[in-house]
Amino acid sequence: MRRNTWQRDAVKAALDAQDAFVSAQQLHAVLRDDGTGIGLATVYRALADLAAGGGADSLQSAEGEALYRACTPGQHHHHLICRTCGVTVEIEADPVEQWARAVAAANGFTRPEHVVDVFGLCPACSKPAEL
Amino acid sequence: MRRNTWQRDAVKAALDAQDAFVSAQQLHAVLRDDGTGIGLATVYRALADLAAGGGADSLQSAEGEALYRACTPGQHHHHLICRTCGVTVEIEADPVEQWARAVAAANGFTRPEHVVDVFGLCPACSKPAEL
DNA sequence: GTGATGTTGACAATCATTATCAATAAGAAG
DNA sequence: CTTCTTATTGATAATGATTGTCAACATCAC
Repeated sequence: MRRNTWQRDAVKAALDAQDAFVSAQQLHAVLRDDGTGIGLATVYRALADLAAGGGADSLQSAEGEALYRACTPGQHHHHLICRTCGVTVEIEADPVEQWARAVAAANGFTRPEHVVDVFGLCPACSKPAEL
Repeated sequence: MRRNTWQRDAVKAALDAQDAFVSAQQLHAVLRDDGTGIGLATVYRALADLAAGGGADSLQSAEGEALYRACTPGQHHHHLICRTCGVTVEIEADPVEQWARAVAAANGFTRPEHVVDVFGLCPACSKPAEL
């Protein structure tokens, strides 16, 4: 039986408050700063549960760290992510879905899934580069 | 000045002999089995150099392990990867390149890059699932 | 051949993540 | 409300991939 704890709610709330992909460690630091005495292991567990339940998306940073972000559940989507500040926009990719299925089928692959993420510099982070 | 060593050549050759993404640890084990006394750190360094120089592609497995595969240099491409055996096919994705640029631009993002990989079951690995 | 220095490899160090396990608290039952 | 069962927590140890360290070594220009 799954029990509801304030820890799980706190992790969910902290994740919802972010508009960027964040690591478990970062989220733990935020929660600690908020005065909660939540444990690091608990944050990891809550994030894993959220990701498994579809309440969060996860990806691996270039450094191999796992990053999480709250996502709109039940809807397949991808992400446009700022390389500098991490701010993330959910994007639709219908053409890519079809392309992925077609390419898989053309090579005899079944049960296709795909990882599609676009990285760039968001409008705010693009400006300094112009100076 | 970059020096040529048999270790670097051995890593390159061992990677070329694979048709799937492999981890540094796996490649090190293969090289050891071949009788070479190559060190693990050296395999990591050689793979990092190859990836940086465009001679290999890398991706993170679901378990967070870094995987490498020899790739055709100088040509932008993506991968169709078997979830079960890891066998990998290089694929072209021109429609996706254009879509990625368009989506980035539509959201004000500059300098877009993208991660596009398709996972599935290769023809050989698909058969057992039919039983 | 010789010397300067890039490279190697054994091992220690790092760091994110997971396992352990006694203490705690959620929720069902009375 | 009280009690009991057991899911959950959290401090800490353990894990495991990857990177840093540094003396010994090998490559290549000369």
